[in-house]
Amino acid sequence: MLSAFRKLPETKQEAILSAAAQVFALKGFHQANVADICHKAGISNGALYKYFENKQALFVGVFDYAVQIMVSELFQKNLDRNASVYETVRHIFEDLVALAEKQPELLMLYVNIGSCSMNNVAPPLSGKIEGEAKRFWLELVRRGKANGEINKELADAAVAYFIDNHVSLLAYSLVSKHFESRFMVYFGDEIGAMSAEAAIEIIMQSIRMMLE
Amino acid sequence: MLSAFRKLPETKQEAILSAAAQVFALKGFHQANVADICHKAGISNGALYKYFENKQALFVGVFDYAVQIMVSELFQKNLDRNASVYETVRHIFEDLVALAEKQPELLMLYVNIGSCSMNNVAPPLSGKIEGEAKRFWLELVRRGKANGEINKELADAAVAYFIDNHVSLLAYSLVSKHFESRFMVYFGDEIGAMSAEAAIEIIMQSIRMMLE
Amino acid sequence: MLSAFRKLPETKQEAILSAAAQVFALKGFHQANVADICHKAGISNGALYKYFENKQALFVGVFDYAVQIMVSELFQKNLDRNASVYETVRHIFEDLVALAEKQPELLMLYVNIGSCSMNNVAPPLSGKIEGEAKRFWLELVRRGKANGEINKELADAAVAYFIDNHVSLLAYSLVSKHFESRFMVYFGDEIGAMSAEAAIEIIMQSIRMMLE
Amino acid sequence: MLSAFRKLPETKQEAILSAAAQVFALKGFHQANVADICHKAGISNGALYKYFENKQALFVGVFDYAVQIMVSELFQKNLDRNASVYETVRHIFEDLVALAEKQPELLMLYVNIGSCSMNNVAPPLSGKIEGEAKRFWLELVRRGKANGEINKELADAAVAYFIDNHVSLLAYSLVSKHFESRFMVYFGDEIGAMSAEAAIEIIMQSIRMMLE
DNA sequence: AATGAATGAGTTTTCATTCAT
DNA sequence: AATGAATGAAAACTCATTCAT
Repeated sequence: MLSAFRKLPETKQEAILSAAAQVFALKGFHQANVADICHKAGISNGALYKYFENKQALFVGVFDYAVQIMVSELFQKNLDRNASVYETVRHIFEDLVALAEKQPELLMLYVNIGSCSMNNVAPPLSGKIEGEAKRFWLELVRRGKANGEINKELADAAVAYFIDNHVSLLAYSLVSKHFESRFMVYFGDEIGAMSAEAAIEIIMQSIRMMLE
Repeated sequence: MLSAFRKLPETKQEAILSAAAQVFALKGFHQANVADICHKAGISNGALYKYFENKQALFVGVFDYAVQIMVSELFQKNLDRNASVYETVRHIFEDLVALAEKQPELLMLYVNIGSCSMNNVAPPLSGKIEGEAKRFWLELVRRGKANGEINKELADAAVAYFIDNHVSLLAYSLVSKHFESRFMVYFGDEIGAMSAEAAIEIIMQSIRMMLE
Repeated sequence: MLSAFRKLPETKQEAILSAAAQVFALKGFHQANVADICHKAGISNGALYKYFENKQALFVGVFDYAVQIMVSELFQKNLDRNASVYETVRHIFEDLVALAEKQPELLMLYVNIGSCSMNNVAPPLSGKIEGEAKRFWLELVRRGKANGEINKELADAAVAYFIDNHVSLLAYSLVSKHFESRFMVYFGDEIGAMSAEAAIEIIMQSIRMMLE
Repeated sequence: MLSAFRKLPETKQEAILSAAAQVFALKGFHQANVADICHKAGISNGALYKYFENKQALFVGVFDYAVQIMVSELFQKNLDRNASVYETVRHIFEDLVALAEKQPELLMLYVNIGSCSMNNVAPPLSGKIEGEAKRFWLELVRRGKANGEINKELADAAVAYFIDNHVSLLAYSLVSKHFESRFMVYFGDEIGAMSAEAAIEIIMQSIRMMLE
């Protein structure tokens, strides 16, 4: 079943996953329309069902695709840098902003699984990305403690979780209207419209305070 | 239209809103079944459409109801206390946990509007609760600065936003499986299952560090 | 579910069951089109699913309806007659022919469950009608033995089964083209077209020979 | 078109016809899945349509194949025997039982065309096998009358039809669940489960009574 | 000759909403 | 005011058949 999909030319795989990601991101799983996705992807309805058993399997495939890109664009890209913890985190924030501009649908998929209406499907999906994130943060925390950037008395997992929370928060802020309008409630007076740079600055401040 | 609803006996209004809250919370807006809600509420399908113009209007009504209870149970209840900032925040956390046990559907509704699939309806709903929250936190921050509990150099809005983030985070952790499983990725080894107390402790720690 | 159906005015129940019987009879279960049935019955697609859980449940309902009419038109109608066995059987044959003219779809439904493609649903359906038939035939056989019409050495069940076979055979001959053309292979030369009367005569002969 | 099929190696022809016979028998014409058949036969979907114009043509081909085997295994095999009518019939019954064990799908195909949902395709198919059967029975009846085994006053065609009915009945009983459960309604008390031997005995009895 | 990926019309089933009673 | 039966459009999924390779 999935093997049929893997045999397709990369560009077609891309087209399908990207189309599906956009529709799922925008409409959510249930409201997403399979025919819509097929049309956007330029394939027939029947073809899709040769590649994925059903809508749910397609969703899982799309989520895997999103996770893979997110991990690559956020973590792997920032893995080897000899940068300080703050610099690394800031780079990731910047990459996140770039990703939110280029492929917001990927972040939206991630945000959507936080909804309680996804409670029955979320856990395995969550695991896929959070496992990768944790590994990255823990390594960074170790480096930060070695550098003296991070207070050695703080528990590693707690710091990793704390950073992850802030990255998540930024991701949510970048693509969820609820988070955007929540941000504006607090900073709308000072800042005309929510800018990613402003959000980053505010979140970086939180982190700096916490870790020193 | 809505006036017809307001004329109903309070218990019936309650029954309808509570039934709808549960179904919307569990299934999400699109997957929620109107007939299901009516059945749970003990009214006829037709009756519902005398009280609310359509499913969407019902959802808004239900969200208002949820906001009202959340504001009352979390903020108004903790308004007059002469307690310290930390104590107040902790009390709110405890009340949040209690609410998550008694009426998890209310928090779930709140969590669900964070999803990007709700982007087109979220902003007015977000405003309703976040406005109340902001007012409360700003007052608390002023008190904290007066007390010397909060560093006076920090911007009020930033601190308020920071606290609100953590309260939201706890709310998400309590009802969203994604957040629960994310929490477990980080603390699953130390803590057998996610306990509200553990979550509170970890979050309180973040706040204390930040504010001093 | 079914109670909703039973609450309908009799004429509407009739319209639905009759429409469904015709379509199922003509096309078979799988090829029968639910929308077709609804259209023929003068109801909406949605309505049907208020009365029957799904296509299969509708089929069972229709089969029950067919059995009820068949039992009533063939057996109950010929129950009290003080007639001889032969006369009774002949009457049943004649009623069968009349039924095949008025509502051939009922006999067709019965014939269709004999197909191996119905093997997984047939047994419970078979039981419904064959149980009634057996009871009737056994009573008739007892009467026949008392009358001296039936050889007392023959086993009751065997005779009942034998008669039932011939009634079934006539039913099949009246509505199945395979059975009709099979009949014509044997008697096409003598008889221009298959006539019910001719079929009855030939089958009656078999029975008479057997029983004496 | 069909010539392409005939040019295939015998084993491949066999594989295709046998696979198709099994699927058509089990599922019925409409529910049978062409891709399934191809897979079972070890050929590609496209290949099938080189050999047969469409599903219907394949079905006809398969039915011919089934008829050919049935005629050979039941009639030709019992043609030259110098046996009595009863013995011949009994042998045919036994061969039928053997066939039902080795290739039940062939009998099932035969049984399935009795269904009214096959009314539009049945007649030409019926003719193919019933013509052969008639010829065989008429010859047997002539022999039986010459032997004195069969009452000379009985019409040849009627006797032939009568015997054919019973052979059909046995075939139906062996592969159709409806007929099996119908048999059990009558004899379930005496006989634990339906055995082919018991069925033969009961049917033979009918025939003997009839013909003497 | 053979493949098997692709098509797209067709099917069952659901459900927000209406309206006669 | 309240009911709940009825609607019918929409949506996921299937499959016989075709055709480029």
